[in-house]
Amino acid sequence: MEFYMGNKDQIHSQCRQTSIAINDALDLLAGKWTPLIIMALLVRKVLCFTALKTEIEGISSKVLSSSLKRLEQQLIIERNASSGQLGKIEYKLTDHGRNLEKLLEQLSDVGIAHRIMLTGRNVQERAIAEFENFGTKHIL
Amino acid sequence: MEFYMGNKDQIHSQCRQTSIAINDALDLLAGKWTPLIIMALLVRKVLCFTALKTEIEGISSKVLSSSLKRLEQQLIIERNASSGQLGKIEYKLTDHGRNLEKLLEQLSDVGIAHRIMLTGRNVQERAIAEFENFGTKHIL
DNA sequence: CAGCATCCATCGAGATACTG
DNA sequence: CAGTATCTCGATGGATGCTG
Repeated sequence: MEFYMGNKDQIHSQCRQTSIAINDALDLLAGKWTPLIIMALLVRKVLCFTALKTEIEGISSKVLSSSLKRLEQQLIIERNASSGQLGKIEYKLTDHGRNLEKLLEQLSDVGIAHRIMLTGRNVQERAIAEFENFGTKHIL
Repeated sequence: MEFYMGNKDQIHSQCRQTSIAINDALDLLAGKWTPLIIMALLVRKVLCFTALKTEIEGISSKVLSSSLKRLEQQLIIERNASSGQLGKIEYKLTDHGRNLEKLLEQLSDVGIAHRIMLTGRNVQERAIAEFENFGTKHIL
């Protein structure tokens, strides 16, 4: 990796661009429900507001609404009035948004590897235990 | 990708494990300064507290301290009393921590791609503009 | 040197209720 | 249906000062 660009300056000067880029990327996935929203749209392709809210159990209208607004600004999703019913808004990923799939995959891989390393247990049993817990850090 | 595991259930049931894993991974990088700390240790290999604080301009003792504690718990870094001076603590990445390099690279790639797409401008000039701005969302 | 203690400001998110 | 409006709460991070 070429984080390293010299020897005299501080890290955040050397790696300025890398650092900014990383924060940009993390920003795309910021928000507790964002990865799940993206995953939902990766799987279902097109969903409208209520459908999304139903898919993603636990999310509030407010949070869903603002998350979608955010993702739209970032050009990750598209918002379109349904050609069918009036007053229905359809959401789907843009091409750019679909590019996040690889990133989500790698994040998933890292997360799995990390959990195995930390616990020794495998993910399946651990995930379920976690799910029963709820309410701590890892809500989903 | 095999997010998809059926058709009847909600996304967060279907993708439960994936979703948890992604949140685990994002958790590793959580905290405003965490990626930078990891990058600093990727580049410098071994650093003690004050050296880190100097490298990462702007971070406070409190935040650095708690970030390091967190990373240590997650087995991303190791904390060792310096063999040289007394009272000096050395920090370095574990093997596991070093594995995050690939993830950081991909995040960086995604961030760069995203910024190019959003702005049309290239990252270099944009990064600098951002840096001069400060204080908004993308601090570094 | 390597932190910890305190206080404070901000912000994301949950709960609840309401609307064009 | 697709949101908006409030209010509250907890976690994060900044500022400052102190210590073994």
